[in-house]
Amino acid sequence: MKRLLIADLMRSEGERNEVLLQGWVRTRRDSKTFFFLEVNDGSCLKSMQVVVNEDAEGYADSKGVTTGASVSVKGRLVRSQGKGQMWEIQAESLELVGGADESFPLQKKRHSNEYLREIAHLRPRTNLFGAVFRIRSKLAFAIHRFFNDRQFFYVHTPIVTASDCEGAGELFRVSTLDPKSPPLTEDGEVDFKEDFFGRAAYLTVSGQLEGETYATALGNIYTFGPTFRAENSHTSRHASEFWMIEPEMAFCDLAADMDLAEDFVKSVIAEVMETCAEDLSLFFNFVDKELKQRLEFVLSRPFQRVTYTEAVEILLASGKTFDNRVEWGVNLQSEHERYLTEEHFKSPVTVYDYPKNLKPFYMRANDDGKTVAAMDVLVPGIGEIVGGSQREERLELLLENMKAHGISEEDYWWYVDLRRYGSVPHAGFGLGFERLLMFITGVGNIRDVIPYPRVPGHAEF
RNA sequence: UGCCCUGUAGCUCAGUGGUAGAGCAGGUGACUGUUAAUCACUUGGUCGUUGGUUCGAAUCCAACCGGGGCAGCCA
Repeated sequence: MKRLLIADLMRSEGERNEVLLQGWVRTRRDSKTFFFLEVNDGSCLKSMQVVVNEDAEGYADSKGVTTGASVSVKGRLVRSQGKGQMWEIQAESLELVGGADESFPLQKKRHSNEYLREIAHLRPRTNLFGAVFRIRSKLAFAIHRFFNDRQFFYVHTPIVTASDCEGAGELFRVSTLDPKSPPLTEDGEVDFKEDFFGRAAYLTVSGQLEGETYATALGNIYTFGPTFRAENSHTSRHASEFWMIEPEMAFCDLAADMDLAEDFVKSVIAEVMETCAEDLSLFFNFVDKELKQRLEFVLSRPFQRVTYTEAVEILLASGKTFDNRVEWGVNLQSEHERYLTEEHFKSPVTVYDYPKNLKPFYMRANDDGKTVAAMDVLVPGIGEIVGGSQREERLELLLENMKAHGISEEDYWWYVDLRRYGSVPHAGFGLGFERLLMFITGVGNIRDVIPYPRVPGHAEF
């Protein structure tokens, strides 16, 4: 008999015999001569009610069938006599596969997310985390579909890298040197020439620079993989290991880049709303009452687009007093971003043309001499979700910028080469996968949308 | 890295200077097509740790260790 999934059984059109259900017991309700089991197999939010009568095989030894145990049930799928579910399984036989004693930590009640983080290996067995991680999977798939449909190629940029994509944050070093007695140079410094890769190596903070090399060959590409930042950040929106999506397009300017970012965000949200309707309903009902409305609103309206200069003017004209002073030439702070998305526009906002001095060396200089062709997409509740730019494709200007930022030309010779041979205008952006998932689910902490989150001081499991 | 909050039963929390509590979970029993089942009974605690103040500390103070939030850095 082949195992059937609850997701499929729930869509049955009629009763059926010879059903094999295998999963984990969520709860058990006993009567004198029979009992009910709520069995979840992870295939969907819903659990299947199983009715075990005293004549079912295995009824006598069913004492160990308790919350958390795994079971294998053979029986018939029948219309339920009770309210609350259309289908249930009338067990013909029940087998305890793996028991769970009274120390099983998940109870038939709500647990705090903080507690569940301590048992991250068991939390996917809860409704909330099961839903988060099914949606995470569907969202990843939607992202690949989005790019594939538009003829972007998926490029696997390296995880171990020697370049640091200046401006993207602190790096984790990758080394096999003995920390107790590393080889030293004549100056007494650690000699990384002796290290595994013959040079200093790090975990990537961005695949962008390598992505540009493939965009200027294959046309439109994207990367989608893990990135690592050794920043000592303690917020609900930062993790040391997270996944990032980075499209890069040749023959593309900032306007088209912003169009793509908006199209991307809307398309994948729309797909998830369609394919994960049941799981999303849990977030709509129990996590954030305004979530549904917010997502529908995002889909139905164009993102607001303002230049950095206009954004500053809006903030100055708001009459609000901010903790951080608003002034042209300084970064927009969280409170400013929040005002723009949550109060002024009440929708996602794309801010572009940022002051040159705030941004890294690779962004393209605008003609005004003061700004660069950079853009950020800000969303209510989360802040920055996308950061992108048109890249500087003019050799002289790029070299000038590198000098100004103290970046050595020798280290980036290959990156500069793109401007020497067949240089083209090109643009791209980076989007935090987890932040998008937070926005879609309304989950407020990045540690609850990554299976095993890594943040400063924590790498359990 | 800075600022703030917090730590009491397996979980969620009350107790704010005078002999440790509730709900849920767990256990036992009853009962019923139940569904966060219900009803009765019941087990369960070095009050994060160490030190201090006090006749007396879960309660006040300090340090340390956990957990959380906000800000900066960014995605």
